Amino acid sequence: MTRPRSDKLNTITSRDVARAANVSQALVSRAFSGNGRIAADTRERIFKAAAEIGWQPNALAASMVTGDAPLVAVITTRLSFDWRAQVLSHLLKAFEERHLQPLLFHAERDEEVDRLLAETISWRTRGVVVTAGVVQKARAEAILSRGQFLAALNRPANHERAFAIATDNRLGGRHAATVLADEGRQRLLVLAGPADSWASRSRTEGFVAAARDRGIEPEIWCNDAMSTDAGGACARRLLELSAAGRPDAVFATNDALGLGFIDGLRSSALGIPSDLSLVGFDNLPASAWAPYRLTTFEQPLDTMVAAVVGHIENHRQSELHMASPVPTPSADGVIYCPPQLIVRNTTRGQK
Amino acid sequence: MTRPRSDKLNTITSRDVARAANVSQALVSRAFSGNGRIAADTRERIFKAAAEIGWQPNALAASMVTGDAPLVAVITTRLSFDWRAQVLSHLLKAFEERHLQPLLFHAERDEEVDRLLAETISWRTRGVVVTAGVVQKARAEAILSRGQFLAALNRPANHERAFAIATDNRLGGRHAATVLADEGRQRLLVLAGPADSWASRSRTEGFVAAARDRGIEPEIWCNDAMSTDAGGACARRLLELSAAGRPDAVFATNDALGLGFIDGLRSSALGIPSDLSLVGFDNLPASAWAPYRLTTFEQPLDTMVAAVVGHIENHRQSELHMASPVPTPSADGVIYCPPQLIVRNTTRGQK
DNA sequence: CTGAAAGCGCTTACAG
DNA sequence: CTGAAAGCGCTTACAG
Repeated sequence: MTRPRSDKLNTITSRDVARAANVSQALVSRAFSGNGRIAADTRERIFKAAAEIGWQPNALAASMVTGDAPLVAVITTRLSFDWRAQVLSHLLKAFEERHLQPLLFHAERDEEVDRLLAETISWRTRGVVVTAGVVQKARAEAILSRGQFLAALNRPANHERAFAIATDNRLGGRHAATVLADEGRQRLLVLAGPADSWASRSRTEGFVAAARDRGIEPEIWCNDAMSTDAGGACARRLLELSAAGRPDAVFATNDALGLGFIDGLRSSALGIPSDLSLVGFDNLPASAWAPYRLTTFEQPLDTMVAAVVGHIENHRQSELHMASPVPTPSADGVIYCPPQLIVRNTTRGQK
Repeated sequence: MTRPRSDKLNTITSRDVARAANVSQALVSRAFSGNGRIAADTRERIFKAAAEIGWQPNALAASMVTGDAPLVAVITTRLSFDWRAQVLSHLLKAFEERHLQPLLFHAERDEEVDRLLAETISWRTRGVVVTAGVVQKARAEAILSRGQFLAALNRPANHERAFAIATDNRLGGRHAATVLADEGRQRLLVLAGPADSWASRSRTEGFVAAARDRGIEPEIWCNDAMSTDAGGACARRLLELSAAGRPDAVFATNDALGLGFIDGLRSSALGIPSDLSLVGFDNLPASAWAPYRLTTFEQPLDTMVAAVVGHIENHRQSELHMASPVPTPSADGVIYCPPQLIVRNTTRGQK
C-alpha cells in the first residue's frame, strides 16, 4: 500500500547496503551508529558497500526512533551590517564544533518572532536559541514543557526555567557615564533606540543612573532605528542647537548610531573629542577604522555563546540522567556578562 | 519492546489528540495536512483539542512517510562584516517566504566545504545552496544523483545538472577598467584576493582584458585575505613606490580592500581621486559613508536569490511531474547577472 | 557476533 | 466523511 514518494527518487536505504554487504539491515545500523557489538571486518565490509552505493544513514529516520535529533532552532533577524551577523557567526561555529545542526528561523520583523517560536515546535529540536525579538511567557512555557531548552541571547527569557544570558548593558551604560563625567563633561546626551529595544533601554538606564549619581541629568534622544542614518540625523539635530545648550558628551547606545553621528559632524566645526566626547557600544569592525576610532564597548560574545552551548549540553545531560549544575543568574533570571571598554580616540581617556 | 526515548519527555502524539477529540488518529493527520475529506466541524474539534494539548504535527515523522522534508541545506562561512552576511540574510528571507526551512552548515574555512556537503546528505533535504568554497564534481554528482538540487551562489557548480548563478564579475572588472581608462588613467593597479578566490580572479581577468584592449597592462597585487587590513597594507606598499612608478588608478576587487586602502592613504599626501582613482566591488554599507564614498559595483543580490529560489521550486515541480523550463546559463554552466556601477567620489566620473 | 522483529509518529491508499 | 492498516527508514532490546 502507500506509494507516496516520487518514484524517480528511488531512495536507497540501509537495506540496500545490507544486501550488498551480505548482512542483516540491523548490522548496517550498528556499523554506522557505533552502538552494539559488531566484528571489525564485517564493519569494514559494510562501510565499503555503503561507500560504493553512496549511502549514509537517514538522520530524519534515526531521529524518529531515538526520539532525539541533534537539531537546534535559531531565531534571527536581518543580518545586514549588524551586530547580529557576528552573533550568528559565532553561534554557528560553536554548533558546528558540537555537531549540532542549526535550523534557522528568520524574522523579518520582531513581531514575527512569536510565530516562529511556535513553528519551531514542529521540528522537535533539542530547543531554541532566540537572538531576536521578545520571548512571551506562555510561549516559553510551551517550549519548556515539552522538555526542550529555551536560551535567550541578549534578552530576557521571561521564564524561570529558561536560560538567558546577556551583556551587562546597564553596567556598560554606567561605565560610559563614568568615563564621560571623569573627563569633566557636564552636558550629557544619550542616543537611544526605540522604546522596545531592551539593550538600548538598559544601556540608557545605566547611563542615566550613573550620571545622576554625579548630579547630572542627561538628555535622551530616541530613534526609531539604531542605524547610521539615525546617527546622522542626531548629529544634524545637535548642530541646530545653540552652542551654549549643546551637549559636550554623547553616549550612542550602539556603534551604528555612533558612526553615523561622527559622519554627521564632519562638515561642522565641532571636533571630537575636543568639543565633544563620544562613546559607542558593540565595537563593530568599522569602529576601529581610521576615520572613526570610536571608544566603545565590546560585548563578551565568546563568553555568551559558550554559555549557551554549555546550557544546551547540560540540558541534554539532565534529560539523560537528571544531573548537572547551572550558572547562577541574577534576580531577573538573566546571567549578565560585563562588556569591555575599548578606549580609542573619541574620548580624552589616558590612552 | 524498544523503549529508547527518554521517558521524561512523555511525547504527545496525534494519537493523544485523536483520543481527546474522539476521532481516529488518521483524521487528526487529515485535519492538519488538509489532504483528504474531513467534515468542517470535526476539523474544528480536532484543532481545539490539539491547541489544548499543545500538539502540532511532527515534521520529522511526516517527512519520513512523504519522503520529502521542506528542508534546504545552506553552506556558509564566517559572516563577520562581510558580503556573505547580506547573502545569507536575503536567502533566509526568501526561504521564510516560501516556507522552506534552512538547515545551516557553517564552514570555518573553505576546505571544510566538501565535508559539509557530504554531511548534508544525512538530512535528506530538497537540496543544497552553496555560498562558500568550491563544489567538487564528484560531490555534485553524489548530490544530484539522489534527486536533490544543487545551487551554487557566486561560484561555479562544476556540474551540468547543477544550478549556478553569479554576478558577472568579468563584466564588472571590464567595466571598472573602462571607467578608469576613460578618465585618462594610465598606470592601473589591481588589488586582488588569493588565487583560489573565483570572484576576485574573474574580476581581475575582466579588468586586465579590458585594460589590454586599451593598450594598458595593469599591475596585480595578490592578497591572502580580502580584508580592510590587507587593503591598508597595499596602501603602504604603494606609498613606498617612487612617484613616477606609482599607479594612478586602483581597482580593489572588493570593497573591504578598497576601504582599507583609502584609510591607508589618509596620512599621505596622495588624494583620491585627484592623484589616484579607486573603484571597489560589493557596495558595502560602509562604502557609502562620508569618509569613503567609494565608487563600486553593487551585486544583483535580489535577482540571484530569486533565481535560486526559482530553481528550487522548479526542481520540485519537475520532481513531481517532470516539467518546467530552466533559465539559460552561459557556456560554463553559470548564469551571469550584471553588477551595477555606483558612481561616488573616488572616481572623477561625471557625477 | 548476528538476525528477526517491534516500534518511532506520522500519511495515505483502501474500504466502508 | 471516517477508520483500520500498511509502511516510511531507521534503532534497539531480545534471542540466538
